[in-house]
Amino acid sequence: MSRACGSGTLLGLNKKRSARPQSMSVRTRFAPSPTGFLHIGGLRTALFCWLYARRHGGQFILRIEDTDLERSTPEAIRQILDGMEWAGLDADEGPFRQTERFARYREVIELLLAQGKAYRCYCTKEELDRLRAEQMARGEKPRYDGRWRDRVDSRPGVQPVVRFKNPLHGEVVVEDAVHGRVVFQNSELDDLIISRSDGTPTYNFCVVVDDMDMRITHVIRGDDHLNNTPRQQNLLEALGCKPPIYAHLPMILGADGAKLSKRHGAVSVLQYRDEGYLPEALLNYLVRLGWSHGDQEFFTIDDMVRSFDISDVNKSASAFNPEKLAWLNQQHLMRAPPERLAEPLRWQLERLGVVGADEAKLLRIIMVQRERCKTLVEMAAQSLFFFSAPTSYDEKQVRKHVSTAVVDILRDLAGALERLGEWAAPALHSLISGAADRSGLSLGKVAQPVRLALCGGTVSPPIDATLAILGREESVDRLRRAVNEWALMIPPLP
RNA sequence: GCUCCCUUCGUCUAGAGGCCUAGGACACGGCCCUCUCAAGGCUGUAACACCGGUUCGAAUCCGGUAGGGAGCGCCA
Repeated sequence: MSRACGSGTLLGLNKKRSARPQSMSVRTRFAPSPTGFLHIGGLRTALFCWLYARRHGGQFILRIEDTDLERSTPEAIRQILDGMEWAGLDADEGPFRQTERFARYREVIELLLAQGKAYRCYCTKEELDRLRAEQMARGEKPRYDGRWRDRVDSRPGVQPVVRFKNPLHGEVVVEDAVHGRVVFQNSELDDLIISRSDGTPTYNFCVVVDDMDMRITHVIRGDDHLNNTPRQQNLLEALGCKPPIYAHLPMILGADGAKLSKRHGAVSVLQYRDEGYLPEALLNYLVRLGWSHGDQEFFTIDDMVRSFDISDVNKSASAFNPEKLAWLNQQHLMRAPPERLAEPLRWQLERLGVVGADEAKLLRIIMVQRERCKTLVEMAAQSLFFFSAPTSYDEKQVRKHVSTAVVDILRDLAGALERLGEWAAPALHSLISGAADRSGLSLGKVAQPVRLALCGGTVSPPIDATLAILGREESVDRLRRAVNEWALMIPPLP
């Protein structure tokens, strides 16, 4: 079993003067616990780990921290894996599961015990609860007082836990790549439990053993872990290992500035897929939360990999802003190769009941719709009329745009369209504007009723483009059907 | 309560002592373009938490205050 671990080149401590890719191979890891779905906070952490590894040609490792047997679920694991896959954050190693490594943890615990670096504690939970309550009452920081630290006896009938002998004096210095130097006093730390009374290892311990065994060089995680870091560093030291480089990322808050919770926008990342967001747009949005690269707002995945640097990460928490996400999604829709959008659009259309749309038609729709939609859900909904004729017409708009004169124009137009030579946007445009001119009407006065006839409403891509995609037969058909219906509705002029 | 962290427009951010009359982006308003809706262009409103100090000069450095957050589990 390898004992090697990351050598601690301190990087990123000097802003704008960060280390170039170092000779040792960068290894990062994302280590979610499967007690719930993967939400944007987790995704952002995963993204930064992934980007850092990719940027430096290193490895990105996925590890499932499922030591909490009570709360971990297979569905959550599935869900996390699906989310990562959708986002395109591919792991070079893993997913590893901590439950598969219990023998290894046991081995390290025995080692620490044998070396006198850990000890058995026979306190009961009740005893510890009492201790905590007393300390709180006295206004002290609640912590274990080390009462079994130097005892060699045992207490019959009590299954002991194993605690790590944290140094009593001195300080622990965390050299954090985003926060800089953070100093903790050992006197503030207590002897943490590394093995429960049922023999299972605990989180802080497993993390350390795993990061050591997996030779993780950069631990990039949420800054809610900053307070755990000194303990982990002490543990690592007791194991004869130099600490990795730590980078603690600021939290992401809900849109209201409050902590992300189930009630405040903490939804599965897969929900963004369902709502019609592109993963690259979500990632683009997320990468700009707590990180920036000058004034650049739009990043492709490649742009991110090229530009990402831990030393540009900032320290303060940021609020999630759905409007900006929507804007970025539209930017990505507008700039992506149309082929990129075909499958996700098809999927959204299918959810609305449109089956078997052909690829070429989808691409044409994408070209005319992408700059008028924030999401693929919107694009699909606004493109339904390309697949089925309107079943009704917006009544208010009909009253506004349709008159007997207009009905006559549309009737003529239907005939002209039938005879038109080349069925393409430029020819369609001149045909319609010609018809408008001859009637002394503006283009809009003709285009709007045509739109109403084709789509049922007054919002669509440019009328020539809409006709072009709909095709001659379908267009003429819809126009005639509308003309017939409207001719009955409108009373003839006296 | 104790320890640690954070603080520039409503939001995301630029800014590493003079380039700052504080820049960009989202959102919001106005104008332009225009067959609808958009997209796009131009433009407007809007911020250095506060108080001291260092300095010829501070958003930037130092100290304090206030506010916010995290951690203090046989959770992760």
